Amino acid sequence: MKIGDLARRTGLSTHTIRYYERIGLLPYASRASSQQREYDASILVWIEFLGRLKTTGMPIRDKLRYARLRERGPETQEDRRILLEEHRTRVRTHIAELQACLAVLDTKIAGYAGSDMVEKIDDAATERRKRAVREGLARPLRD
Amino acid sequence: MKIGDLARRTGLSTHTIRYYERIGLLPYASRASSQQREYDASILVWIEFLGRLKTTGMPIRDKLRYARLRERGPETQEDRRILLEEHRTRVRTHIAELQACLAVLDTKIAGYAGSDMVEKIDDAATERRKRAVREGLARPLRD
DNA sequence: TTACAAGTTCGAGCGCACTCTAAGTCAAGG
DNA sequence: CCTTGACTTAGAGTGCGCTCGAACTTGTAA
Repeated sequence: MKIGDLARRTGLSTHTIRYYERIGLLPYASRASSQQREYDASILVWIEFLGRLKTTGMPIRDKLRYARLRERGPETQEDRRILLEEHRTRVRTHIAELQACLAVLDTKIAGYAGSDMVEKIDDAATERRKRAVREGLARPLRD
Repeated sequence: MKIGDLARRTGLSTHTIRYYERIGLLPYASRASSQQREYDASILVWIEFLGRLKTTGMPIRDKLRYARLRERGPETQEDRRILLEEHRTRVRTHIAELQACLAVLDTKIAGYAGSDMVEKIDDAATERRKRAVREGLARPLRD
């Protein structure tokens, strides 16, 4: 498989694939004939997993740590497990936060539906700013 | 309340507060005496809400759209509701993705605990890269 | 009243994760 | 052979969301 095929299959751009190789997230691909990278299907599994880590917000720095451990082979299993468990904890925490925010969002939206107090509270500050604009203290908002 | 107090109460830096005002996320604060910004407690509600939007991944561009509607007062309620509902949908989708990834993570971690096939699949590509490094085709990973 | 902490503006700089450009090489179909 | 499109490298550029620095003014407690 050449880089273009891999790009099509993974949804990454060829630029991104080369970038990932450069920084060490992807293993150095064998250059089959001439200079061109040749991939076998096993890389898809790793890229998919990288995608999961990305979706869950792991920074490249940490993915790199994981990738380096993976490079070093089976004796790093324990370290990798720990890394993943720490990440899992952060993801769980983040999901909980999101759910809390979602609840607030629901309340807010419900407030808009029934047009109640929420509006009045919200617009108090707005009125102060409008006054400032009238008085030339504030510029109208740009774009 | 002065900017430093507000910073302490919200966890934002004074730099960030001024930045938010500059781009229009925060209303232009009245300069009580001289040049210095004076805030009243109502701003805390807005900043907290901005924090929720941030936590849920809303880009500044969209927070700005919301803020501009808010500026324009009560007649924009409907637009604001729509904006928030769209955002809510995206957040829900994102939570679902995270949960799916979490399941994969769990499987992976379980695999490390029991050291099974997972390892062997994972390390196949690693071996290819090691070979490349030995042959001087790839640099060892930096940092 | 003097010291110094906290405020001001403007603009530059930073970290992240790509994304793109330029200038060139290579491979496969007609 | 020739064209065309995919590939190569090194390095510069982008967009986001802050973050910081410089140079200066203002507020407050001893």
